[in-house]
Amino acid sequence: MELFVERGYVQTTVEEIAARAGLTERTFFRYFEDKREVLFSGSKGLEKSIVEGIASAPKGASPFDAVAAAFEAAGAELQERRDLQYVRARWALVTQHAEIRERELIKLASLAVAVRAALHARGVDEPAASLTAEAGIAVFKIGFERWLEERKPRDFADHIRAAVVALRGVTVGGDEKKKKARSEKKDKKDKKE
Amino acid sequence: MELFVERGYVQTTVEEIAARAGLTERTFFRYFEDKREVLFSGSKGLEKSIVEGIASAPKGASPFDAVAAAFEAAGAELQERRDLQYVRARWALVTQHAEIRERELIKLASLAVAVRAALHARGVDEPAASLTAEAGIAVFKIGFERWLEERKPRDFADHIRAAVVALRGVTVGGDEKKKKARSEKKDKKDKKE
DNA sequence: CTCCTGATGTCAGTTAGTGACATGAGCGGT
DNA sequence: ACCGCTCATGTCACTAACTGACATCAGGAG
Repeated sequence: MELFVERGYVQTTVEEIAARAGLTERTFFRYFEDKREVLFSGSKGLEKSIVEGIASAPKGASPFDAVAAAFEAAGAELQERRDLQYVRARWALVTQHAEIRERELIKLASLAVAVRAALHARGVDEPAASLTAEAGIAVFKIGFERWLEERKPRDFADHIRAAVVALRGVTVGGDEKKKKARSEKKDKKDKKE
Repeated sequence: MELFVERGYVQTTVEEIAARAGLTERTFFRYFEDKREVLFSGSKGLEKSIVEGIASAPKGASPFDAVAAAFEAAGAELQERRDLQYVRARWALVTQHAEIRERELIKLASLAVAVRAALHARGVDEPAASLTAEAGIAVFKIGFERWLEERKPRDFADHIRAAVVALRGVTVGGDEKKKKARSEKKDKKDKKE
């Protein structure tokens, strides 16, 4: 990350990274599949913590609530463990380089698969499991972005909860009850948070 | 695609692709940003058709309904224009090669951005626009996968509608009304489709 | 002390991707 | 008919990400 900040991602060669770490290029590639992967060392742990969060949600909780709760907890954990400056620097790389954004997206996709499996383990069937997983990821993504957008990011969990509420507002209003449901519901529910 | 099927994606070099097309490697890279991009020539058109679909949805429609309708239409269009065999071969590449899946994901992300913008143009504000876009993409992804899973894929739009219904089922049940809402609603609504 | 194993280094090779410059076909203007 | 311009393509040389094969070397078990 030092090198990426100093000289930019593209300008930094793997050889330089390896040298800075006191290794050879070859050894670097024994630890990381490719150059990008060096930015994703934590993703396995995050996934684990989220899966555990889902597994340990109360029996009565709806699948979606279980996932949302797990994301809240994981967000809080990340908040404690990682330096905000590092998170910001990393996020800048993700937004600026399509190459890295691709990797970020595939990590999220792999997270979605893990979440789906965790839901299957709770007895949720398809296609609800897949859709809950995808919806959960969407909430996480948007919650994360809005959290980082704050000048001095505060509670991650707040943003997750806000995104959950917004998503509920959005999907409400099916084929049958187009007219009624919209105006009243939105006003009342969103205030509470 | 001929070459990819014959010898596999990794084994096929850009030089070979160029030769088969009667070009040099250099010219290939003038038309495609990189090797993967050759598999995504249609994505711009798909995006356009979806954005137009959202713009032309009836005024009264909810944002989510507008997005869902646009995806239905775009799915139908794709169904007509593309050879099923090609779609399957392409999808096999996407699932088998992380490299290509990454690119697929970033195209979907770019689609999400376009959808979000189209919703802004309809007067939808944040975070509803972002969440509707993400939810729409999720529905599209899952609808597409389930459509392709059929031995003889039939109506794409059916799968989109089914995914929409499932997503509505999943996000239902907020903080206030945990107990009631679940069992009755699901049974009645899902039957209709 | 020795053998084995696992981590690291060395080296040579492939391929994706890029920049600089050459060529050549077609086209508009005179 | 000729000129000169432009745009697509080709040629060439170069960088940097990755990979496979083999060498080396340190530390631990016996």
